[in-house]
Amino acid sequence: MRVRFAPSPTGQLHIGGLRTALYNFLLARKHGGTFILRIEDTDRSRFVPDAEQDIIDSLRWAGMEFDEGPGKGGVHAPYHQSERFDLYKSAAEKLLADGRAYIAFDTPEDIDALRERLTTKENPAPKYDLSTRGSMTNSLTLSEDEVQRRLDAGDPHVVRLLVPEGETIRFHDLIRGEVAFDSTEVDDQILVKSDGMPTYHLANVVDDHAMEITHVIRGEEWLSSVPKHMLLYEYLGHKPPQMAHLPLILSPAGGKLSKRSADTLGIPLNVKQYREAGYEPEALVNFLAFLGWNPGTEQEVFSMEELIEAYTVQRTGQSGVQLDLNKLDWYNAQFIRRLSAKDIASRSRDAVEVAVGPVDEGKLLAVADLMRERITFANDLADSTYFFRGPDTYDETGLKKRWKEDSAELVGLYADLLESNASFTEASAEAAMRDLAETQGVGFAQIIHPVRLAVTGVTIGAGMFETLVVIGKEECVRRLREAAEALAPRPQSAAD
RNA sequence: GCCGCGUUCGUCUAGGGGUUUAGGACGCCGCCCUUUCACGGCGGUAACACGGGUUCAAAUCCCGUACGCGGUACCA
Repeated sequence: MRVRFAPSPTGQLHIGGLRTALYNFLLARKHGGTFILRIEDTDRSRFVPDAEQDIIDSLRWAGMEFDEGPGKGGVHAPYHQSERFDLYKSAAEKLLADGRAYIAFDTPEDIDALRERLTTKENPAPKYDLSTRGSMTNSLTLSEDEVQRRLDAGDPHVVRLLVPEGETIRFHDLIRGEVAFDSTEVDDQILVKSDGMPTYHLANVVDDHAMEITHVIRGEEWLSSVPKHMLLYEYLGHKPPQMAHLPLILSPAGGKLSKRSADTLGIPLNVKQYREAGYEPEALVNFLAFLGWNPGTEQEVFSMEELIEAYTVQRTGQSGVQLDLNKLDWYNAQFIRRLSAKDIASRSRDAVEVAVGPVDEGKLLAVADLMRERITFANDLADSTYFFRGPDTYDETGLKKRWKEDSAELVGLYADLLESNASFTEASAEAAMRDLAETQGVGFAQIIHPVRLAVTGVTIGAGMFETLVVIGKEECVRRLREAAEALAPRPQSAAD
């Protein structure tokens, strides 16, 4: 089994592309096959220099190492279509020689004119096909001499596929079953552009055969092109690979997921954006795998190894799927919990240091351990700045609700108790507070909430005593006293 | 317009003639746990697009309609 991911380097890899790559990768790994990366750079006008590196980086980040491709080589190198020109040229020559393709001299303006002439309400998109080719300037309508003369003169020209009339083209799609098209509906696809480069259709068919691709898994946007490809396989004398056309990823609003719609909705589109937003690659992979596929069991969280084990093309859905970032976030939280404190620390360090400056590794590790189950992103650790420095302000709503007349005094007393607490463990810190509640004759809650506010500035967080221990005794005592001072009730007259 | 592909809770989906009072997950709501917020546990909300047919029986098969998506480029 040999499969390929064949993106065009026209921009950053988007998540739809990553999902296509993933399904190819899973299938290859599951069957001990080969996963190939092929760069389809035949459109020079849309070429983006950094795109290829972004594709490679994104695949690597996601944990999908390819077996053959740019920078890696392989038995069918090179893997850039721009370097495989001769292959397409000889394929086009064979097609021409066999009468399966023809040369057309029509300029883009000629074709525009054709469209303009024929466009009606009933036919808004006229085609260059068997109904119109006879009225155009091509080797079907020109004499042999005239064609040769123009060729010798260097007239710009393209090569078009000579699509037969009235043939039913059938093929089996692994996801959709039997699909049939009438060849009359197919246009005379340009195979070689006037700059000499092949179009996707020719290059793709030639390369899939040359690289011995056995399974083509790609987006549904290609389904309508399959008849052209089947014709090319037949005319070139090649056996077509197995086909599987994936449902498209739709925007959360239901429409198509375009750059524009993504911007409007404020959702990331490119893999790089997800990466920068702090998503874990394992989470994105798991999420993407389930966007249009499911294992048929109730297991939701899968490692790459488990996905490889469970994946089958047949269990892929057939209808478009909407992106649900809520679920992605949930997956991310799932993977964060499975990470070691060390991994969380290393993934959050930059964000934390941006927020509070240089932090001690041991401290960060302790914070990661304590907060693991309450965060969605590793970077969320940066929100709890109180682990690393005292609060600048105290949460107002919390103060209103929890800070009473006697709070400053109780917090001060608790500071004294902690200061003389030699061991300062979670247990001793808690015991001290319970003793204080008893000797002062107040409820436990009357102390713990003000203490939390005094030490962290907020009302939410991990267990109080675990938090105190992570922050450290001296610092806790200092913050408690500072809060007791700042928030002490003052006589009305002395105020202001 | 034409061609192709689709259509089960808001979303991702299971289910492919009787096993279904249509199952799971995310989200949302409630309860429990609890010093708070989470986590976790328990419970709840919520779907077979519509119309015909086939059949003893249809979410499941067939036809039609509606709607959505894709294609209809010298882009991929």
